[in-house]
Amino acid sequence: MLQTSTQTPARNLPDALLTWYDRHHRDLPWRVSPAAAAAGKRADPYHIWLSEVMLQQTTVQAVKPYFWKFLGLWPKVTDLAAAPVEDVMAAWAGLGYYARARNLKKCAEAVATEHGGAFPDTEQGLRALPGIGDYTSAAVAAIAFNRQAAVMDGNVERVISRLYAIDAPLPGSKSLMKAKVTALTPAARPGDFAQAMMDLGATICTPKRPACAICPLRDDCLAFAEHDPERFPVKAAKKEKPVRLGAAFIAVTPEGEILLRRREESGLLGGMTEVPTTAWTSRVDGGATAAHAPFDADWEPCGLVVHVFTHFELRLSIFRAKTNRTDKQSTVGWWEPVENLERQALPTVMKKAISQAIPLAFAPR
DNA sequence: TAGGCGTGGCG
DNA sequence: TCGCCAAGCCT
Repeated sequence: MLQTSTQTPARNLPDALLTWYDRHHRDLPWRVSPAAAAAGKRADPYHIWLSEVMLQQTTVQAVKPYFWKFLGLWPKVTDLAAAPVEDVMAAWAGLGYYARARNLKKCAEAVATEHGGAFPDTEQGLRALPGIGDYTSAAVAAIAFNRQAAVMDGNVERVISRLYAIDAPLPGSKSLMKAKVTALTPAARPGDFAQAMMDLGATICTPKRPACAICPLRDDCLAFAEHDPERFPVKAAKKEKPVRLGAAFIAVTPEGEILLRRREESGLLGGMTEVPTTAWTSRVDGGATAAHAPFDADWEPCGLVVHVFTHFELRLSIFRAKTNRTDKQSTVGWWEPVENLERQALPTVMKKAISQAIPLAFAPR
């Protein structure tokens, strides 16, 4: 059947999006471009999985250097499986959400020992692995294995909520949105479709001031028709962030070593390295003093460090003392030369605390 | 199911 | 300056 030139070509929404993606996709280190994919190039499941875990609640810009570092240290998933967990934590330091690193290591071990070194190639098989939830299992299945899996992350939620003008607030409306994504996901190129939805959300359908004028889905979008796309997605009201107080103690020997210790395996900053601190409490009497130090020394106050976590704000009073090594102190943790601090699994809040006491601790050498 | 769990960039 | 929030997972 012929169409006259005045008719709009028959074109469904997934096709419109994929056509846009072919032309405007982002080039990312872990990604196979649509042209290369058409020529038969396949994404490496290890690369896709590693990038997806790093990208959980984390920006592309923050992930890129870590992605390269991990591939350099551990080129194959079996290399990562064989690595000491301390090395993995140290390499992850600064990226946040450290349970991801612990689960990354566990997942690599499971792939190596239970799956012969090859990732499961189905959504269900991937979903059973540590640190892989609804999003990541669908993403790896679609992108690395071309499975028709419905991928929904924060970007997709925004695009879908606008396309259909969904008024119900997140996270309650998630199942409704997931059903919409499932209905849209094509049998052909499901991985490109997922990446296209996310690219659209990241570059066009942005939280603020979306670029509707150049959006390939504009004609299908109810939020655009209503002239207020920023109204979506509707989200439940947030709770206020409490403040917690504490003190951190930086002990320095004449040899230039500082006292470090390891945090418990689970919970906040689990398995990461820290300087000795008091408990972080919600008391507001400002009671943090040298009396709470891990041992007696000539502690001098040297300022305050404020660090904002996801669910509370921490105000750490910093104390510093010159001291000599004794056996008693060594039961607290271990003494580490300052020039080795860069190799430790120190979360950002601890780097801030140490820098407050020793301004050049993390200076380039 | 709702809360715990990091960090850095951006408007 | 500061609130928002980014390719979520686990319990």
